[in-house]
Amino acid sequence: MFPIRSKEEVVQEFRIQSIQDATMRVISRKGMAAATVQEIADEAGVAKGTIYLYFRDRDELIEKTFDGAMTQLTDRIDAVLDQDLPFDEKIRGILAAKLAFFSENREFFRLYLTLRMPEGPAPRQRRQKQTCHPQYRTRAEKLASVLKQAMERGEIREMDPYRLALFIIEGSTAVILERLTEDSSPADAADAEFIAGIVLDGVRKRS
Amino acid sequence: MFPIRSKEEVVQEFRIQSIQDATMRVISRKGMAAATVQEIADEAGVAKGTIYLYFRDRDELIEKTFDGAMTQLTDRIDAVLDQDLPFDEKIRGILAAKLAFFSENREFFRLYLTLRMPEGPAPRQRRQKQTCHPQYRTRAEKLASVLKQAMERGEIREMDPYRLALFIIEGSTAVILERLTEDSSPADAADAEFIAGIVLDGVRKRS
DNA sequence: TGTTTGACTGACCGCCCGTTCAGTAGCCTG
DNA sequence: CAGGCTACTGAACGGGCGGTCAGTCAAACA
Repeated sequence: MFPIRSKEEVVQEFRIQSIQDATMRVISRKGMAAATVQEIADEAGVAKGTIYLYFRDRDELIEKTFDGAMTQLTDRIDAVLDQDLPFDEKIRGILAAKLAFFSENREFFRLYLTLRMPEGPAPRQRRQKQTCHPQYRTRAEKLASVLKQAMERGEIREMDPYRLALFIIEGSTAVILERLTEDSSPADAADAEFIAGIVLDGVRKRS
Repeated sequence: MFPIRSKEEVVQEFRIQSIQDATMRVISRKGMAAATVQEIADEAGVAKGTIYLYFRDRDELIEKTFDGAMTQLTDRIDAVLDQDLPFDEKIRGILAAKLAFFSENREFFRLYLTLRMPEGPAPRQRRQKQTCHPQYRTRAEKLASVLKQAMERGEIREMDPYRLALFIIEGSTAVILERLTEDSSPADAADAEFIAGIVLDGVRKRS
């Protein structure tokens, strides 16, 4: 079979990937605001100008980098949702997928913390949306719909599913943050079970 | 009784308060990064230079503003913790206090979202702490200790109390964010009950 | 081997924003 | 009312960073 991509395209894709990887490393180290284009270029081993051959400006670089990683996360979670599992297992699966993803992509976590929410890259644009990043919101809505179905089936109590989804997502993000900053042991199934336990059964002692 | 503060001190305190209030309003409107000293000065109705009579630099202005509001929040929560209440009521009380506080101090919420966490104002300083803001951490630890006591008394299941505390705090923050951005109705006891319900009893149907 | 091409470079530009400080105006004091 | 003192002002400064573009050079080509 013919190679689908020409040599040039492969090289180009490699460049783009290196630059995006460098972007994540620098942001992970310095934080979003302190990450300069110069330092990203150095980290990627290219000149500053090169970055502007592949990205319109700093904003586009960061947005594309973020979207790329977010899509991977979304795909993994969707893979769980597409399976035909009982409600409990879906929740466990989603949590496990998220934990595993951030465990493997620590560099991305900082960027995720900064961009999922309103505050975000507002400075440059006119009017920022009051809402969060599209992919974040979509994810919350998907989780909300799983919760809603469970409510309709009578498996869980009736309550606002979207708020419950946000509660679960942000609560688990906090646990991941703690996990990632405290030590280097990978977040494993035990953490997913910890969070699932709180949500599914609460903390009250079974009597 | 003599006035404890001289007239000058009162005037000075008033200035400081106006500037800090303006700071919160501007950050609430534009976000941390886009909030310039000039705009804060305009909002407060003083010249840019005046701000530097009361604060060393922009960092100190923001830090003092943040700390002031954080202390109020901390005090309210401590007031709940100091009461001799059953575990359930303490949790409910803490959540209600937090909800009420942010409902009354919407302007502060953006600042809170930005500064409680690592990312924070790192750019300027050499090595930022890997941990969160001191008052945030203290609050998490206090909640953790309440949870720990409840575990020791056998009221709730055994698990890592600090992580559970973080889960509750961030989960509830997410719900508050949703509440504050979606409409203008004040977050009331129903929201506190919503969150308390998830934590205390989980979402599973009682059977 | 001479020529062309375009990916890559990095010095430079201009803007923005935090910070400064000489100047001003209002107020107390004698 | 003169003189000085202090709180306040805002134009100007300087540093930093995103973005540009004239120049370089290695590879492809003839």
